[in-house]
Amino acid sequence: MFDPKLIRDNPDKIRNMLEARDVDFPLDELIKLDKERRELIIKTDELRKTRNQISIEVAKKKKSNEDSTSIMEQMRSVSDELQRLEETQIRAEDSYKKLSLTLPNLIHESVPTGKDETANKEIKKWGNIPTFDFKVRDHIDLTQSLDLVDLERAAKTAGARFYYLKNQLVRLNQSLIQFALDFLSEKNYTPIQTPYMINKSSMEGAIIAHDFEDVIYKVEGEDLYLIGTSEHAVASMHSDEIIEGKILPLRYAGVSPCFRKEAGAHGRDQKGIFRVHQFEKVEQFVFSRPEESWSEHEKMLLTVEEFYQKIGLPYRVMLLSSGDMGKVSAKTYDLEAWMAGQNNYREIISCSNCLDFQARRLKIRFRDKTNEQPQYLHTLNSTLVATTRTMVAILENFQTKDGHISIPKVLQKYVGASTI
RNA sequence: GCGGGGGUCGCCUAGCCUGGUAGGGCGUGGGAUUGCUAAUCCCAUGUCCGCAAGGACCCGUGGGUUCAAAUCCCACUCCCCGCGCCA
Repeated sequence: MFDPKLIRDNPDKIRNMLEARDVDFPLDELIKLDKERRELIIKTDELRKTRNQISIEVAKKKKSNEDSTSIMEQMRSVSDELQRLEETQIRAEDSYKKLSLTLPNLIHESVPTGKDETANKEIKKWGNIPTFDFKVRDHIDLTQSLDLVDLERAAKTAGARFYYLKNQLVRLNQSLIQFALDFLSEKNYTPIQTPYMINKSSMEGAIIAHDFEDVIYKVEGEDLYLIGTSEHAVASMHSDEIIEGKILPLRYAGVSPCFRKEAGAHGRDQKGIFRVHQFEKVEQFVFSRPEESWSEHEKMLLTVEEFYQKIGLPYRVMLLSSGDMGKVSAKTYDLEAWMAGQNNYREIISCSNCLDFQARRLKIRFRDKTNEQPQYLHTLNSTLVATTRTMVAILENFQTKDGHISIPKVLQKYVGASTI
């Protein structure tokens, strides 16, 4: 969501963004609605002014026992008219708000313009791609032969894209969470385990409403939605708050399961645990001062890199193009880990600066002095570890000739074993 | 789930019974005055419209009654206390 003034004064800025994102949006209609809405505000305000004035008169006359029937008659007609006008004004306000909530975020100048992922830019690369003197297997194969995942029975009980984790993979999953929490705690992040369901207004604050359908599960008969990531719950956590400036940046390590419909992903990554409806994730979420958000963004990426260097997973960092980026983000880095079984880099991390986009929707502001005008802060989010995908990378890259997995050194103490 | 109490402009609080411009304190900022690590006083301190002057809105949310609602009525919601149920 934007400051209405920005849309009014710089429509070209918005227009350029829409073009870069390749999004169809009735901007002229929004501008028209804004004008209507403001005109109606002026009219109703004036009417309220007269009503307030008359009301004072009535009170005076009543006090001095004067006759007030005629003035009350006047008041009645003003009130009637006001009620009619208010209705149209509220309707205008609603349609403006509804439409403006579907407008995507602005784009940072460093973001490459392009329709899709082909325009993404590789920023850096780390690690050596492992070589094997035996036939490399993919994670599906490995998890079957080592009895680590049961997909067939999950399909029976829940459906496609669900899984039962088994044996040491359960431990590896927990170990990644634990390691990630330890890692972020050392960097003074506040660990936070969120509600797994949040209400509609919170969800709308974090993401754009019509993106719900393909991504978010709704709980039937309740005003509740399963979170797609702890980001949704952490972002809305401070909604309607004015935060003391001195405690910024606020860095949270969100832990939660994530639930995703994955509608529209038919045929892609059909098997295995790479693309699933449910997984655990440790997330970095930062509330920052506007002037610090870009440096925070870089810092978050470096934190992610350090984490994967410790595990020892080769990766590359991609800067997403305008068309490939999420609608609430102004700039996104993806970290793609090498996956030996697929002979390719695959996305495991997404690191975004949302500027004041979510903060405006959720009314999250800050100020340094209590008499200062509060201003919107910036929100940033980045995966640290989404367990299933990182496990796929570990399984495939750390496989051994005898068909087992050697566990990365930093994780061994958590798993309690050196091989699976 | 039942019964009781509560939600007021950053924080605390008055006002609600008996409808008529939401008052005070704290904190913070600015100013005034005064010889002293301070006190006292004044102003400012939510949102929206407006270039401004100014105005409107704001008492958990949404309805209703009324010329007029923080105040009366209804519904919902959240918090606190007690009881019940429960991993």
